[in-house]
Amino acid sequence: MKMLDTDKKENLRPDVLSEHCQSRFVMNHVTNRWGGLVLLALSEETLRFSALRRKIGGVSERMLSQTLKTLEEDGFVLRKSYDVVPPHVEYSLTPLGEGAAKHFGALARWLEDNLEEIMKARGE
Amino acid sequence: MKMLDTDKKENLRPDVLSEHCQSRFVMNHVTNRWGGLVLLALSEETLRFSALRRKIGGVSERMLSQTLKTLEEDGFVLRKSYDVVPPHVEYSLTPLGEGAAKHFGALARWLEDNLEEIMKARGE
DNA sequence: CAGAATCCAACTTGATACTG
DNA sequence: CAGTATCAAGTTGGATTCTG
Repeated sequence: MKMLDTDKKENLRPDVLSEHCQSRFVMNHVTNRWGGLVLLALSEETLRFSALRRKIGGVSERMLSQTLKTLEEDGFVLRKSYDVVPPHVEYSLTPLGEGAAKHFGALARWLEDNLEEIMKARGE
Repeated sequence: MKMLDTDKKENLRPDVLSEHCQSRFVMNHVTNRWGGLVLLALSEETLRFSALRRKIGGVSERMLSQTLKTLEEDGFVLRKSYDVVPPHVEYSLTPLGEGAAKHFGALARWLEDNLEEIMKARGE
């Protein structure tokens, strides 16, 4: 007997199109307003909080802090705190984070490279 | 004289990390809650409104309609309406949309394939 | 069938001020 | 420096109803 794609059973294969699949939960962390940009900013470069904030145009302290916490929970970002005064905290990507950043980065570069055509399609 | 990346001049190269770059504007359409999922659902398949809605778990009529309109404006989605009763409308991807879908799809597949490791990192 | 319109609830985000 | 706390404001999302 063949399994159908329409079987509601989870655990066959994750699918972001399925409402309650955990992959969509994680996808939301990567594709929300700041998640992907943080991954992008940290790819190939370890940064401190304020440097990261400067690099990502428009992000507030609150949102950056919140986004970093989420990405750290997902295992994408590594937070390294040195116990000195004044505080010194470094953020970098884990191997998992590098993987996500690679794919998000590819999407970003494609958008950047095709922006002209897209804006033309928009009639602007 | 060399141009520096830090030059505030626009039009050198689009950069999603820049606050007012239009590439970020478009990026938001692709990475908002339903944008990418619509691109994914339409890749390799033309669908009618209700079929599309069934395929994307959890999306409301309102949000689907709104998302489709945005993606159509960006030139990613093609809307084809047949003037019959009852109405018949088909949605498909433009070549531009296929490009975006390809990259978003790669990210989605990577997430799905690495979900187990991610959830392990989350301690769940 | 494919939506548009309306109303309202929930969530997100930002500004500002403050702390160890 | 690296955040947190608080509150205000904006945005998104859903349920429902309606229509050509």
